[in-house]
Amino acid sequence: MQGTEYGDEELKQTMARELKERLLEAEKEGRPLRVYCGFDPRTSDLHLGHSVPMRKLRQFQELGHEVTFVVGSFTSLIGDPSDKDKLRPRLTADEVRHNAATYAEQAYKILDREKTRIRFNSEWLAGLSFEELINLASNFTLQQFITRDNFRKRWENGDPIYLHETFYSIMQGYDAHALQTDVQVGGTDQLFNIVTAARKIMTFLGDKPNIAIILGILPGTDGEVKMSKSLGNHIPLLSTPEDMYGKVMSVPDKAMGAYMRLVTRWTPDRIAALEADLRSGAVHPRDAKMEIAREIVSIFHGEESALAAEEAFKKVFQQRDLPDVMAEYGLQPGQTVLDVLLAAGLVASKSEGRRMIEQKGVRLDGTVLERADAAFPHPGVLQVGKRRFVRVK
RNA sequence: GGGCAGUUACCCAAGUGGCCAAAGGGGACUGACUGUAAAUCAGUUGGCAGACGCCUUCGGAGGUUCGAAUCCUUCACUGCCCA
Repeated sequence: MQGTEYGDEELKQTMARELKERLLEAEKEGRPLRVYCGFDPRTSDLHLGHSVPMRKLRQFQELGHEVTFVVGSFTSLIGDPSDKDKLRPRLTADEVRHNAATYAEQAYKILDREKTRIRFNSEWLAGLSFEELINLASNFTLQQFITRDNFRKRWENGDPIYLHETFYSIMQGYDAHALQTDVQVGGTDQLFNIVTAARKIMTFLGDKPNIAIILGILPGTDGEVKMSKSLGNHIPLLSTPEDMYGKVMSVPDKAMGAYMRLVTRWTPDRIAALEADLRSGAVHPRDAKMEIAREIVSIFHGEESALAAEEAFKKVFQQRDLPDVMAEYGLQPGQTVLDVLLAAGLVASKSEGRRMIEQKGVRLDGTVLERADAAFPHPGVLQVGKRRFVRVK
């Protein structure tokens, strides 16, 4: 149960015990466990944070269990309020379809394509009647929702909490019933949805409640808060190897533990050993992080690409050399430095370009350019800041 | 349905007629230092010109005024209290 995080020892014990019982039971019945995790198709590109529950699903697959990847096509009409202190914008059906389409392909970077069932929760949620909803809803009190941290904060801040946001938990609980699952995987932000809502609804509907596997939340590249695209601290699964490697390296040291436990394929023993070496000083934190970065890139792009990305990283950032590949721009006659910066897309506006030049952030072949209005000196590698490069020809 | 308060830049938030492109904080970006880390320090953070200046922006629309984020009308949305 590496990477699990219940925030409550008793709950953890209960879940571990139930899981054991369920395993024995399933074995007796000669069937694998039915395991599922729901994903919100809010965005079309998944990031490392999404990979955490997928990794757990993959482990179940490898142990021979049956894994269902649920696309929250219906739930995303609401948007899960769990990790949010604000109302989420509702998606249109078209957006959901489009996002879901690209979703599965990315998921297969982790999951075993042959062994994964994909389901859309609109299959069973769209047909629920108002009467059924009333029955389900009667299992919950308003207080249970309001005392949840995310709702409580909004309540205290005087921010709006919409009625339909409370449906989310109920809908997710119904997913578990519809799929007759044994195990549900999710992050700590899903604690209420899984442990309270889903189990309650399953019990109410006469099922044996599913077991919650609650995983830690992966912090973003800032090392502080949950990885999310909207916060801009995410590492997309579709990043290039170089980009992914660099982004992992930019994660603060204090988050290394979380990355090792939640993203890598490493065993607990291996992680413990590396952490011990870090503590004793036998391994430099940078080298440890490079190992993590290489491992993570390997998962998504393979060993070879990961090694290449590492070489590129060393070259550009440790030796302050230039990357091998960069965008190109064809110099036009009569262009000033500023013109080229803008036309090559290195800056968003002329004002920004001037600012960059004033701040000595613009270099041509390593020489700082001081004059925005001067004619562009000569073809070469134009650099803005540390990581924006264009080869001007 | 009634009363009151509110809606400001990426986010939070100050500003109640000119000195407001709009304080402060966060974030982001640049530079120094580094391990492209963190922390720290210095700076930048609407656009066009870059010297003066001009233009767009303070929920939407309209109005008062030489002049509006600030006053008035109206519409939309939110919170609180009452029903």
